[in-house]
Amino acid sequence: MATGGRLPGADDGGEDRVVCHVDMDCFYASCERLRDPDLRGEPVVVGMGYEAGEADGAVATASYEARAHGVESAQPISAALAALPRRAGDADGEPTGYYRPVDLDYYREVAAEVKEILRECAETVREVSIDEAYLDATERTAWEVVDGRPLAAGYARHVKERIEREVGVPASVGVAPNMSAAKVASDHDKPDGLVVVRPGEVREFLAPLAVEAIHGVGPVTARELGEMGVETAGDLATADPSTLRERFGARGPTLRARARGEDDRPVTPTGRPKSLSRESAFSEATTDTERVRETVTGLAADVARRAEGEGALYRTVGIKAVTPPYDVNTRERSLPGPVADPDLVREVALDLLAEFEGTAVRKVGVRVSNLDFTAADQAKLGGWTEGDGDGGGGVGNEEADRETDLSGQSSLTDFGP
DNA sequence: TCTGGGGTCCTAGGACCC
DNA sequence: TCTGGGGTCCTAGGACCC
Repeated sequence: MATGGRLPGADDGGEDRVVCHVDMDCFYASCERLRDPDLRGEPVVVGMGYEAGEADGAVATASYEARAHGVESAQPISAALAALPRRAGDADGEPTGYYRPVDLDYYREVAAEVKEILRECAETVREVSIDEAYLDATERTAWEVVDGRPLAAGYARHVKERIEREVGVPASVGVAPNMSAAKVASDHDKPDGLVVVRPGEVREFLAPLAVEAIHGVGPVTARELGEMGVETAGDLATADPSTLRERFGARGPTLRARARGEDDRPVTPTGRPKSLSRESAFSEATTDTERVRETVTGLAADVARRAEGEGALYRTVGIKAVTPPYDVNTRERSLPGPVADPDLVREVALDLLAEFEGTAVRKVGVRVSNLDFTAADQAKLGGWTEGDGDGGGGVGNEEADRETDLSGQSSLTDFGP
């Protein structure tokens, strides 16, 4: 373990890491406020599939002011409007809010500024989503208490304040000796939270919280645990491991460990995606085969274009068809080898879709998986040039090498993430 | 809660191989 | 020939996360 970047006296024996979880508060709404300061302090609703002045779509993010009026994430915009009418001109009388359509490109610009700061603050940064990241700050700070507080607390405050000062959006930050606890800590005092959980205190910090607070416990698991009489993280921490394994498989013991404050997953940098997908819902279920096929055709083209943009080859093409009331059906087909072929994505997707012809569908999706970034990696290393005189055919040649195990073995398999 | 879009990981059965 | 055990891949579904 290198100790070069650590503060004097930071040696804690190498046992306790300092893991920081940074979670941007209602990020999309905060971004909208960043470019339109009139929205500060006001209820803001950001809708996807929503266009200015209309009522279609669903709530992507609502500011805390909007939530106070009953607006919830994933709610239809029509329902949000019923709870909180759109602001029109002078806002006297009933409470009203600002509605904005999602502008992902802009949010990504803001997120890039935040992530730049995070990368300056820690050696290892794992970006979980556009608005969330884990930092391993073990090399930058320590749990040592100075002037009555852990150095790690000052470090976390520094990170949080840099984001607010330099980018202008609020964040909640949690610090703890592992990822799971740091996540719960950042959630604990949102928005604008800063929660520090020291190594010896994780279990008692978690104990009184509802099981849902543990990352990985969703509604289904929470209900099943409830039936077993397990309601708090403290209950889960002492539940019988073999019973948990029987009911929940491998997840059982994992969740129990997290409830006990144990999580030895290292913070690893964000890797390559495992799949790419696009999906689209119809305003109501439809049996119009042509319409569904057109939608899938468009989604297939989008997915193929994104894969190309990421330098990803794919070996599996799949579709999703959601049928009423809300049955999720998936079908997929693997190809002999990785390809980058938009026509093939469309053909396979439409072929898989044929099974649902005549069935009402409310949503469809297209996905590529079994991704292969070898070509992109090689290109970054200067590109391969050996005998690749036939343009796009190079991809196929590489595949042939791998399939037949003739020559590609080391060069094509040793470049894992 | 009557449900948007983009992901991850796990499970389980069957095929196929040795 | 009706019998092992182990491993990997493929597919479909489910739970969860943001």
